[in-house]
Order: sequence, then structure tokens, then C-alpha cells
Amino acid sequence: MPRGRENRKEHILETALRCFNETGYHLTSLDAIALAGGISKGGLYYHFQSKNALFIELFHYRGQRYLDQVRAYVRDIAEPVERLDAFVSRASNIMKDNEDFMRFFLEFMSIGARDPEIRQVMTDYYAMSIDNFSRIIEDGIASGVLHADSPRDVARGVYFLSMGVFFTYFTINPDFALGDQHDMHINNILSALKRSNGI
Amino acid sequence: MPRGRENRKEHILETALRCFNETGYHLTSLDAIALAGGISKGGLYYHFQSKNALFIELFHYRGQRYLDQVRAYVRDIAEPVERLDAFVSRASNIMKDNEDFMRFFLEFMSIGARDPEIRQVMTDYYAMSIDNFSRIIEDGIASGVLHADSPRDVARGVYFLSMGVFFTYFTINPDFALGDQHDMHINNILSALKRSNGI
DNA sequence: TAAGGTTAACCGACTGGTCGGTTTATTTTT
DNA sequence: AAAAATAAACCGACCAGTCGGTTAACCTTA
Repeated sequence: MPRGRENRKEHILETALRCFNETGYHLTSLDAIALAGGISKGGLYYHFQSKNALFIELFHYRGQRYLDQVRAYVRDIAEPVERLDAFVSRASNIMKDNEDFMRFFLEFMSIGARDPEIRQVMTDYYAMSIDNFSRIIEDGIASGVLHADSPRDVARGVYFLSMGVFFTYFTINPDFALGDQHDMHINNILSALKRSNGI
Repeated sequence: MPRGRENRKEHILETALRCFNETGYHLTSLDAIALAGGISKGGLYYHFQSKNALFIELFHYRGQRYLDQVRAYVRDIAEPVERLDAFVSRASNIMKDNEDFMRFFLEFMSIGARDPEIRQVMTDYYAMSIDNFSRIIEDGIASGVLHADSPRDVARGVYFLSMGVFFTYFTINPDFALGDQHDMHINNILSALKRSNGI
């Protein structure tokens, strides 16, 4: 990895992701990241203000890539029901493709429970997710193909379920296939949304 | 807190719970727990083999209390539907009463993602939860008041949702009332279970 | 019942090691 | 040569775990 290249920073971030996932934030030393990345500690501190700053920047970096992937799949679909289905089913696949990021995401949340700065990042991400999803549902309601009393509550339900599936998946010894469980339970929520008799 | 009393150990555990919840496992030193509990570090090591052992014992100690509370509410209810409702609605209340334990639980899970011993404890807890809940559903199916293709999947769905609600609650700045969200989404699952036309 | 003995419970100074962060010198790029 | 990037030695704080010693409660036994 030559020095001076623009992708040096990304190289560090990818290395840090691997290290954090292996041993967790607190047990991962900057020396270990430097060693694994073939860089010195000084180099780390040249690119990042602190360990915490690196951690947060890593979230933004990979989170953005994740969102870009989801949006790329959904962009061209205008019809609300199709859009909703694509959103959910693609999300499941992309999550699986980004399993390393999802694992990181969980620890990021866990630390966010106590760190105000990280908590705020998480809160923003949550708000954006709920807003995005609510908007699709509201479009569907406006055009009469979806039915829900509170789109926001439905969106929350989907968010909770996704989080629960993933957190459990990373936390227990094998009991289920990630994508299958995710899709099945999310589709249960969606089928209620699509029921024409409302509720 | 006089020495030699049987509740000394419990006193340490309760103190440790408060400390862990304030600063998290890795940033909580044994010195801090000792100070907060009015005991010495040596005393800590007299009662517990290691910091990790204390952490795990704390999970068993408070987890048992939590389960005892849930079971006490359900014990006398034989009819499956009532039993199910009680199980879920009481679980929500008891979770709120044990918010300190739930917060601890989340970090316990998060660490379990990397620590094999803790992961096994979590896996056992998960398996027991799914088994308990599945059994109630199966009883309901046997007596014809509930309908589900796979009781185990339904039980998983409830578990996932609970985890997701709680994890989100502890992780973002205020957006919803804990009990309300929990009950609403769980009841969505239950209402499908109770629909007499199956599916 | 009081002196002497026993031991579980507890204390806290200490150690060996780690880690985030800093500093200073050196190399590369422009 | 100036600026940017990197390396390597170093620092001070912190921390899990240890260990020799202390204390209080509970036995004996005469």
C-alpha cells in the first residue's frame, strides 16, 4: 500500500472494520489496526483525530455505501407496492452482502447507548430510515393500494424487526438462516399493509 | 453493609449492575465497583473469580429474577389465548420494571457476539424463550383456538420484535414510549395468530 | 463464661502490562 | 525547498489480578 495515495484512508477504514469486528472496539488497539494495515500509529493519527473519530467516520463511510446500494435498486421503481417490495427484499440481500458492516453496526449501536455523540449519529440514521419508509407507505395510501392507520408505526415495526433479526443472528449460535427469517417476518407486516380491507 | 452477611454478594451484583449501566463493561473498572459498593477490590475477588465471571453471574442472577416474575404472572392461567396475552402484556410491564436489567442485557448480547462463553449463555436463553413461547402456541393450536403454520417461527418473530424495540429504545434519542410500541407490534403478530380463518 | 483457637470474609498496596495519544525525526511528493 | 505523509520511540494514566496481612464471628475447652 503506497503512501500518499488518496485511497490510503479507505484502506485504513477497511482494516479497522476487520479489526473491530474481530475483537470489538475496546479490545482493539490502534497498534493492532496499524499493524494489520501495514501502517504506523503516526499515520493513523495523521488521518484521524482519535480512535473514536475513526470509529464514527467508519460508520459514515460504510453506512453511505450501504445506503447507496439500497437506493440504486429502488431508484427506478415508481409504483409504491413494487417499490416497497424492492426496498425490503433488496435490503435483505444487501445486508447479507454487507454482513461485516452489519456486525460493526451492532457494536456501534451498543456503544451509542452510552456515548452521546454516537447516539446522535444513530438517532439521525434511525430518523432517516423511518422517514424514507413512511414516505413510501404514504404514497401507497395516497394512491389507494396500501392501507394503514399510522404509516410511521408500520415503518417503525419494520425497523424494529430488522434490528431484532440481525442482532439475534450475530448473538446466538446458529438457529436460522438470516435472509429467510428477515424476509418472512417483514413480509408478514407488509401483507397486512396490502390487505385491501384495511384493518 | 456488615460483613459475613449472605446478601453481600447480591449487594455487589446490584452495585455492579449500576456501574456497568453507567459506563459499560470495558470502561467500568473493578476499583469503581468496589468504591461504589463500599467494599474493597480484594473483597470482590473473594466472591468472584474474575471480572468476566462477575458479569456472567450478574446475568444469571437478574435474569432469573426476571423470569420468575414473568412465570408468576402466567402460572395460574391455563387457557392458551389468555395465557398468551398475559405472557406478552406482562412481559412488557416487567421489562419496564427491569429497565436496568434490560439495558445490561443489551450489552451482554453485544459482548456475546465475540465472547464464546457469553454467546453460549445467550444461545441457551434464546432457545428457552422460543421453546416456552412455542409451547403455548402449540397448546392453542391443539385446542383449536390458535392457528399457525409454524409455531416456532411465530415465537421467533415475537422474540425478534421485542429485541428490536428494546435495542432501539436504548440506542436512540426519545422517539416513542417503550411499552406502547412493544405492545402494539406484538399484538399485530398475535392478532394474526388468533384469526380463525387460519393463514 | 472467659480465654484461646480457627477460619471465612475482607482489605488495599502493589505489579506487570496495556493503550491512547504525543513528539520528533525522516521520507516522499510537488 | 516547502508541504504532506509516515515512522518510531516515548509518556503517563489506567487496570485486572495478586498477595500478605487483618478482622470479626464462631467454635472449643476447661
